[in-house]
Amino acid sequence: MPELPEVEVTRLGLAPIIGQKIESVTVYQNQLRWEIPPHLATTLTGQCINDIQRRGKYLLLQWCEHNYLMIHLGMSGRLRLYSRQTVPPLAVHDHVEWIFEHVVLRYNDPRRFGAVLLAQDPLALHPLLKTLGIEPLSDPNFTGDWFYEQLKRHKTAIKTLLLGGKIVVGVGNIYANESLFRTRLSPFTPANQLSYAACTALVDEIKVVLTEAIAAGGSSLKDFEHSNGEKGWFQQHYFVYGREHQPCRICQTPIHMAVQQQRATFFCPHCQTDTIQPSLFAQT
DNA sequence: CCGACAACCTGTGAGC
DNA sequence: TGCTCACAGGTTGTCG
Repeated sequence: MPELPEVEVTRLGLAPIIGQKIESVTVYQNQLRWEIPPHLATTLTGQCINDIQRRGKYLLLQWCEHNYLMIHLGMSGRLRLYSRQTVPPLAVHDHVEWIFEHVVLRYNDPRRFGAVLLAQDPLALHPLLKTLGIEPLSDPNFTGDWFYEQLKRHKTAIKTLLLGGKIVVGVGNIYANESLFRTRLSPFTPANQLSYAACTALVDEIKVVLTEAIAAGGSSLKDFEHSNGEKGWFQQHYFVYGREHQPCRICQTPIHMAVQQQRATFFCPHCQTDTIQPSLFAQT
């Protein structure tokens, strides 16, 4: 379920547990990306969740001062919240369950690429967090100026760099494809060849795409539907993602698909070239 | 340090 | 109907 918007929507949805005491914790499957700490249940039982933060795609549930329950959804993880009066039977791939005073929280993850760990302050020094790039929506330093300076040091294709998360976090495969299309940038352009103008435009589009997706409820899920059964933002607003062979919504040219770093890249060969929008690229 | 690649694991859909 | 294969939202670790 995992690009930044989905994680942020999950974070917002967990608000009901803030202030509630954890009555019990059960781990049904401890083999996730990393083994769940054996003392997770005894450590958390009786504690109260004070706050829920997000760093990149990591959720940080603060209990006690300076202590956190760190959750990553990986490729297929989900957190579901139930009223204690209406808890359904345990489902396949429900790996962890937290029973609060009034609600029950379950972590479900078919592919088990996610993680449930414990962390302490200072979070910035945590091994999994210290290498993360800048926050695209909340860090005021994420500007065209800053981005341009960062990209100068890398000759990797811009799409690969976006996905890497070392420069900017939260931009997964879907939103990397979409933000590059909206900026009319080829995903294959070496990062250090992006002009200042292109960097500024890309920063703006990343912010817009992520913000729109959060507002739409974080719908980059194949199975996402609104409660009324209508298809979500996923199907209706994607310009390129998953649209190989279908006409570009701007110029009708069939969308192409290629593979970069073992990930599918979708692009319009007409709109996303440096010959169409030369002003967006550096002279060299 | 940078960049390319394999790996982790299960479900789903396409093709035969 | 049932089998096999390719592919899927992410990130780390290893190697050159």
